Amino acid sequence: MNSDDAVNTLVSYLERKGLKFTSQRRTITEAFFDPRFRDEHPSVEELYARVRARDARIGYATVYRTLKLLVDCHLASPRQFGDNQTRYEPEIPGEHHDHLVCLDCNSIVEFENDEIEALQDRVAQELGFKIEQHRMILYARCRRGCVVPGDRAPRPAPQ
Amino acid sequence: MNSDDAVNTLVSYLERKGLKFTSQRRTITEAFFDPRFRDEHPSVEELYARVRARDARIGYATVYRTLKLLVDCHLASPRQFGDNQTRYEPEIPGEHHDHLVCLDCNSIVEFENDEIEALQDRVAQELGFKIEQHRMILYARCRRGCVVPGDRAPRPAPQ
DNA sequence: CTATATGCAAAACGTTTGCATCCCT
DNA sequence: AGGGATGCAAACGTTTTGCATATAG
Repeated sequence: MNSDDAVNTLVSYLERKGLKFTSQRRTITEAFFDPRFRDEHPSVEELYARVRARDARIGYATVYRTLKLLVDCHLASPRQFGDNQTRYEPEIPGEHHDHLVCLDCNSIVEFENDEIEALQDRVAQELGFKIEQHRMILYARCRRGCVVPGDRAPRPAPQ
Repeated sequence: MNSDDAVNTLVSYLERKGLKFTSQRRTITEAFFDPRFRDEHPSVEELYARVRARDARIGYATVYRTLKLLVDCHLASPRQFGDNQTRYEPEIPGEHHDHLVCLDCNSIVEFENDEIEALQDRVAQELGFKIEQHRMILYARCRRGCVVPGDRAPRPAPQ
């Protein structure tokens, strides 16, 4: 999803709710969907740094408040990858994937597997439940060197 | 795992590390493995309440510090179920399971599924990784009434 | 115009830490 | 006796909130 589409989605959500579209909300949304950072899962701090590079007058609280709006209109999802930071994932409405976190370089690979999802449904059904959603994170190491060679530091074992 | 076994595990860990076994550490460990709360995943606050019922002189910080020891000797694991609270799970060394969280009554059902785990390994392998561990949480609702009828309140959608 | 949004600083929240004192070993 | 453990309160990092001001609709 590019940032124009994201801004449009936000605008129509705001209209529907009787809320206002401001330059700050535009800037923050564009920073969040910046193609230069595609496939990243920024923390609030990281996003704030991007935002400040575009407009240094925007406050931290506004980033928090706007991120909450983005979550409400399904443009963002909060994630806990076990490094004691809430990270936000840019969403493409209708798509779903899970995550593999490299314990060596901290990179995050997204994947999808229908067989696993079918089994999840079956397990839940056998327990008498119907799944609404799920979270699956695989913590792993790459076989030889990292697939996504990281400039990032290795991370402690999760949780 | 009963609380005596847990205390023994802690004692030998402490000896190995040259640390001391105290009445507080015993009390907290026994409260954590209290059979009356089997299958629960207490937050620090909830565990602290159990501890206070046994010995009102024990401080909050000691519960945190002891919980860290229990994690170090694999008697406890921190978990994030999406309700903005770190919860701790009593562990049986060598066992593994995943969790299903009921969105209606907030109860947590544990399950294990080897087929899913095999698929997880395969997915990771195809991406060039080798799994060290994983986390999977299913968020679901029971078909008709809750399997574990809860005295607990419903919870907001996770994350 | 009016309701909502902003920026700032203060408050809130869960967790950790410094320190004087206590107590296992 | 001495190093580790405790309880308290203060510090901490993250997130939320109150309020005066600014601004979209």
